[in-house]
Amino acid sequence: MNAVPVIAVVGPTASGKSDLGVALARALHGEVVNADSMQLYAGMDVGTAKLTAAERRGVPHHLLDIWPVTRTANVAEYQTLARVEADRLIARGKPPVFVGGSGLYLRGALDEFEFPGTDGVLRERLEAELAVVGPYELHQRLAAQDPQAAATILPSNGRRIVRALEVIELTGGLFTATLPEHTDHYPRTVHLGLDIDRPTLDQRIALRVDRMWEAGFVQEVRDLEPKGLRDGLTASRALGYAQVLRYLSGEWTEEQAKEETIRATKRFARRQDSWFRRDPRVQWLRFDRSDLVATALDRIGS
RNA sequence: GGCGGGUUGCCCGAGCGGCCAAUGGGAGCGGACUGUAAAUCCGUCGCGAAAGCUUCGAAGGUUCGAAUCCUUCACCCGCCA
Repeated sequence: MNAVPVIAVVGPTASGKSDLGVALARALHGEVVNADSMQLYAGMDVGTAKLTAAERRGVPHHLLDIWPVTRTANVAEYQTLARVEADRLIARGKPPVFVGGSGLYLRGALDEFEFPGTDGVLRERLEAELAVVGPYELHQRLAAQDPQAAATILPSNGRRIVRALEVIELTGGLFTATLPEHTDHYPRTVHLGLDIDRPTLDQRIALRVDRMWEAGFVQEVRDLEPKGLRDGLTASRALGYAQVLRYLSGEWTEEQAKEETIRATKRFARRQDSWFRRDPRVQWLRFDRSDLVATALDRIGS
């Protein structure tokens, strides 16, 4: 008896992950599990290119709209939730199809990956300190407490320095500043990556952002404002949302917001690329091949 | 027609006699990444492996030395006709 496979559909934004995910889930009688950190937020639909009910074609989607925009995202919690969903699906014999471009979230769910704890108060204190003394001074402190971590984390990267100090203070141990090996948590995991050349991707991104605007993206952001979007540490910085918020507050013109969104999205795609490319497990498939679904199914095997 | 302002590397934009292959930003290219990750941060970015070579609208000139000063030409902009 073969184990139920777990599928991950990865790749940069706008490469067609969502559609492939649905197609695979249908073919395998599986269900989709979201692995996009921003689609976790309720109400962030247009700007995150969340699939509509119709586009989901009857395939159940999990871990969408589970957080209010005011909530700060949290990988560790996502990891727990994702594993629960996956385990549940596997128990029912349904292949979980993870779809999303949030690299760290994917690894949290599908890899042997343990996140050290966190402490809100401590974090806040360190962040306040960062704001006044700057990253370099904190980096020196880190160097004194954990030379290894300090050597890996650049002195200019305040965010990572804060987290390292937090972990050290909290656990009394050291901070692992490098990513672990790629090790599957589920034995039969198939990683599929959508391969797309940059010029084409850039075009698709521009087109997608245009469509978002046509689909009422600005209004969506307006509607989220009273729900606290501006106060959401994570959500307020989401691609597009951050830019539209600047337009709404009069800092930018609408055109500027749109242009910046396109630019930032392209930059993001680049980062996604460098994240997924280094994962040797990923089997890359040309996004536009006519037999994409069949080939993907072939790679998954039976 | 007259007077004034401008022309800088893919784009925007500093520089205004030597320390300038030329600050900065954007784009591009590459990278890091363990609880905000659509975040945060780094490198590279005229050609060349290097010695060195070719650049700052064009052509001349001044100077030991020019993107920077002078002359002419071309184009753009503003004001006066």
